[in-house]
Amino acid sequence: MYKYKLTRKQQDVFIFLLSNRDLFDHPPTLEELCLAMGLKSRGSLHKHIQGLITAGLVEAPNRKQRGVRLTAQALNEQMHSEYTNKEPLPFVGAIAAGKPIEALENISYMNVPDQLKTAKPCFVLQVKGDSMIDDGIYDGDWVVIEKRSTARNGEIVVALIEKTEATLKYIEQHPHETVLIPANKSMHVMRYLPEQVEIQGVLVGQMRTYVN
Amino acid sequence: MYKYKLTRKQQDVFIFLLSNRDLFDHPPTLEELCLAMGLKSRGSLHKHIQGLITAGLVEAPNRKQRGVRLTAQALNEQMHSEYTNKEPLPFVGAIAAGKPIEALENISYMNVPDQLKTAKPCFVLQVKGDSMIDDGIYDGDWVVIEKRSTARNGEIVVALIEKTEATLKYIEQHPHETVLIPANKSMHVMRYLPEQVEIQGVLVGQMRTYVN
DNA sequence: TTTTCTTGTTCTCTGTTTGTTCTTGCTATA
DNA sequence: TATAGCAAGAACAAACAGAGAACAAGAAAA
Repeated sequence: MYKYKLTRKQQDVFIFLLSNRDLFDHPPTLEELCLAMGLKSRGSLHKHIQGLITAGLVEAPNRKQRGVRLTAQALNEQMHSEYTNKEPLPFVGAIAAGKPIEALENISYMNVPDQLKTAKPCFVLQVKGDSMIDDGIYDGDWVVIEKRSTARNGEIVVALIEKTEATLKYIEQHPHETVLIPANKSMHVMRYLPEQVEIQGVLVGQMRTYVN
Repeated sequence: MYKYKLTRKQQDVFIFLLSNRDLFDHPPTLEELCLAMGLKSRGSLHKHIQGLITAGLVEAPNRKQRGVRLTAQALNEQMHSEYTNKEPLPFVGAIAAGKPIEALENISYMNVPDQLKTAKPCFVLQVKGDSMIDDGIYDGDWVVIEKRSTARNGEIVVALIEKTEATLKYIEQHPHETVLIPANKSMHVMRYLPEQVEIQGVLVGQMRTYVN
């Protein structure tokens, strides 16, 4: 947190923005921020925001965008500093092996960077096959999966089909149908009854090595 | 730690700064440090801080009122001593920004799994642009780069062109020509004289987050 | 449309904080 | 004795922080 040469007040504002991000439904205006931080002058706050902009932590409002919004970089740092979760994730094996994932043995562990995981329990799989190749997920890549049993439409999930085959696909859930969509032009969309598909987790990260 | 000729008191101050880093929510001012260390004069402390600055352990606050900050180097050595095994890699910023990579500041660190790095020094960059999209390296991905100045033909390198623009491409080196090849059908191969292209490192890993 | 309001921006003014420099004096060690 | 390290305090210029006024460009309302 000390790596930016921010003023003390600039740091205060920045931390306030980070920690009270969900307090506002829209990016807060200077006025709202003043109120929330106990300032009386927009002009004063404006100077601090300018400092954050030059530090690359706040997006510059180019006359159109209203409100103070944090940069992607700033949010990235947030994850980095907030979660010093240094515990390695379990590497549970390969996917698309025609087996439920839990059945695998010899679990090893992988030291996954915070940026690629979430606060909830995660695990690592190695991808077999090309079902997501058009999305830049290749055979042999590792994927970080957040363990959960539900997903929103459009998310990439690890789905267990008929309790036998595990696969990595986009999911679309409708009342009477669950559709699994590969990211591969040469592969077909697969349609199932909802009870045939069990969600084991949602994709949150991907890794690849170029060594060897 | 012993390669700098610090006086006894300078060491005290340095160790205090390292171990009580979480004690302050801002970088401490001289006044605050005096209070925390039981001194009564800023002037006295100032001399010790000056010693730490010339030793490269504290950032020079040239007249700015932004508190006493340890340098990245100091923090880095701290990490070295704590975790001799898994040291995080420096995240030095984004590539394809039209700047040599060394010029970037605000270095943070990323906890990269061993599988994505080599035994030699590595660093992390964030990819900007689509020059490697056909190889599954997308805009916003992180790449792990092994720091070296030579490469074999066919490797993916971080190349600095004309000392101004850094880019991620396949490289082919011939006696009188160096060719940089993007993995993007809509982009062109670029041909240079060997002396125009400087290799900064070789791709050894890639990571992507699907969170947000 | 026209009018009013909101929001970001710039400016001046004021007071406080902070890094820096100097001087003085004390203590320990070679 | 000479030298270096350390502490204390005074004094100063620059940086910082806040308030408020005024203005312009969009947004919202009439």
